[in-house]
Amino acid sequence: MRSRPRLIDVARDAGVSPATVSRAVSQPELLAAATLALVQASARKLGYVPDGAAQALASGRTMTVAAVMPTLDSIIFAKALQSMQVALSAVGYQLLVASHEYSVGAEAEAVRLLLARGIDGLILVGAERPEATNTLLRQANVPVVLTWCPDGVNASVTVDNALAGRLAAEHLIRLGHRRIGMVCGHLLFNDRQRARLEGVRAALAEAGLDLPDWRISHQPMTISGGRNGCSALLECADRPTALIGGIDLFALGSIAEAQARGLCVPSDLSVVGIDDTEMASQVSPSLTSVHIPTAQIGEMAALTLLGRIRHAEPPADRLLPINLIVRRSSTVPPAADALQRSSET
Amino acid sequence: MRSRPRLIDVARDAGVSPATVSRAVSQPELLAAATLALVQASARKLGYVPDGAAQALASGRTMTVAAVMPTLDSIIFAKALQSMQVALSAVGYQLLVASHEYSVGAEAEAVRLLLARGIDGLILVGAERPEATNTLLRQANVPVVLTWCPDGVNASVTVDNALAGRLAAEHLIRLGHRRIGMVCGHLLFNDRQRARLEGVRAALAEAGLDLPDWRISHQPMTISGGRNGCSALLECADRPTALIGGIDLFALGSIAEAQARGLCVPSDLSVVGIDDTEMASQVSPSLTSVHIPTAQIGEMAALTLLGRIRHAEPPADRLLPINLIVRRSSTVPPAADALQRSSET
DNA sequence: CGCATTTATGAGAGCGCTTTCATTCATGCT
DNA sequence: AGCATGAATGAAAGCGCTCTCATAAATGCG
Repeated sequence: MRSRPRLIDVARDAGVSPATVSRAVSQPELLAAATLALVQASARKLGYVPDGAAQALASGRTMTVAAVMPTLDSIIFAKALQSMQVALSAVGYQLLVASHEYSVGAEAEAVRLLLARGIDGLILVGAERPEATNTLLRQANVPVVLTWCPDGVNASVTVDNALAGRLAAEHLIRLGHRRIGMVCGHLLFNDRQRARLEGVRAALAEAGLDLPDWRISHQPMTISGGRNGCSALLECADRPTALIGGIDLFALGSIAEAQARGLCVPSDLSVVGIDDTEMASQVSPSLTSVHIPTAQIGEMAALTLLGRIRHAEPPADRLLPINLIVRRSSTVPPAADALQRSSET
Repeated sequence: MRSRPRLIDVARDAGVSPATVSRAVSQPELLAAATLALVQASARKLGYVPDGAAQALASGRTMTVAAVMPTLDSIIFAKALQSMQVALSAVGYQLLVASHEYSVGAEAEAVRLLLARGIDGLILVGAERPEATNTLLRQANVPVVLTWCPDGVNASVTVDNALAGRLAAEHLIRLGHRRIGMVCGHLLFNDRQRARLEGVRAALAEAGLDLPDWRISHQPMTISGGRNGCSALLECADRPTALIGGIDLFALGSIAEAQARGLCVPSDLSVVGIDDTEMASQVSPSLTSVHIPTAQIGEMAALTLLGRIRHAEPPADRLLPINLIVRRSSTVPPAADALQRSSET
């Protein structure tokens, strides 16, 4: 029993040169129809499968791109990954994944390994990274597409995270809330959360409100994080009448925590999320949230990257629209608070 | 400005042979300490990064494994993927991902592409696939690890899905429920759901109960699927007093739907899930669910695969334990039903 | 009908690394 | 001291494919 047949075996069988077989595989349009059919018949007969490593070495193309995400098991990134994968596999590209758990060093290391292994393009999340990593990327001369945040150098597919925060805050302000808290992810190596927080802060400032540190709770990005954050914010004096979750998970956790404490959402506490994941519309009360087109980010990132790889398109930034989806978790502040507020003024 | 330095450049710079540089990279223990240091210095100086494609071609090892999942954006598979990735990257392996959206053909195609691209090992979900795919796998002679369901041929890291269904059902039976419905994913190319359903059916049968088709609602695997399934089951005459979700998402959707209809969970309707995802413990009421060690499946699958790749370990099956986590969403059936039930008897 | 094109195929030199085999010393043993 | 061993390195033959260049055949045109 022989090992896997190689290109030359097919060539021999079909009575053509290796070059012809190679063309049959990668540029069939160059061959006469008859020759092509002949080669394909031999290939099928022998069960020929081209060797990817050899193709990669000889052609310089690996037909593989990589995505380095903070984590793979977040609904958001998983969804983006899924749409990337679909877009890529549709044109024969493979997707390599890595995660860094919000560690700058881990990201740099992942990028290094990926570049060594050989990739045709790279998708990263966020714009914040040490200059060393950027240098590495530049030297490797590999097309890069950034997602969620632009950096002005690489191509990017983003949303305006500050606007997301702003939309959430403005909605609450418009409803009459004046004490608004925020449950927010750690800001280290997370420019998305930082931008959202700044958007909230800016909107509040414009309304003459402020967002003191003690009304911001930084939490790990899980539902429990949301619960704990809500818990912390509700326990301080002068408790907020509304909460913004830096991600839906926080908002969902906050609703759960508020309910567990016997508070009614939204009448006792309004909650607004950012992301608009599937859960948002399904929980009770349904969650008001800023819709972020996550899947579209993934797909567009993949397509943009393919454009850069295959047609050498120059870097370009695409900003996807976002919008507030008002549901049941937000309403006017409690009457007691309205009174208290007016007496304060 | 030169292009990336190659191995031979380092050899020249260090005044050694290419073979020595190669050893410095892949088998440093073979070199004299002094030589190694010399080579490493040159490599660092020149910024040498080995070419993965060339390494792969020359050595036959790609340092890459692939995972083909039904979808990447399910919490379950995303979590498994995450733990695989961590386990793999710890030993320098890269993870390639593909998804097939529960299409047999798509899986076969993904496997074909992956094998062509060159991988050292493969992780698949479930045991059900056409013989053609298995043949392909056998010919490629690549180590395979199955997850969630064993097939008796390949190595596997699994849980007893039938037992999961059984645990859920027995819990409800023990509480006194006699009309138990199930929201279940499509069974086509999904042996996990099939096994869970069979487990439920078997447990009911042993209790002298049956599970007529009209008490099973097959739904797409989303929360809305859960809502719709619940909706369908509640609308038939002789409505069930308890529902089992083939995945937590269904159970979660069922709770939402029941609540939206003004039913109280668990007093009007008990709901049990399978998977025990993070949401289960956080929703209100918290969800009784059969815990499946998803992350562990991923990690063990990766480790098992590595064992097969690096130490040529023979296929082995590992069955991970599961257990029912009782929370607030399940209780005894409504009193009215108990009466009605006894009058029926 | 002859020449300039175009189209289809072949020849062959790599792509950058690994790895066997051979070679050279240094070492241990009797 | 003399020989068998083992350790450290080098030489060189690929790994399986791609792609440029050259050639041969087919086509178009005046």
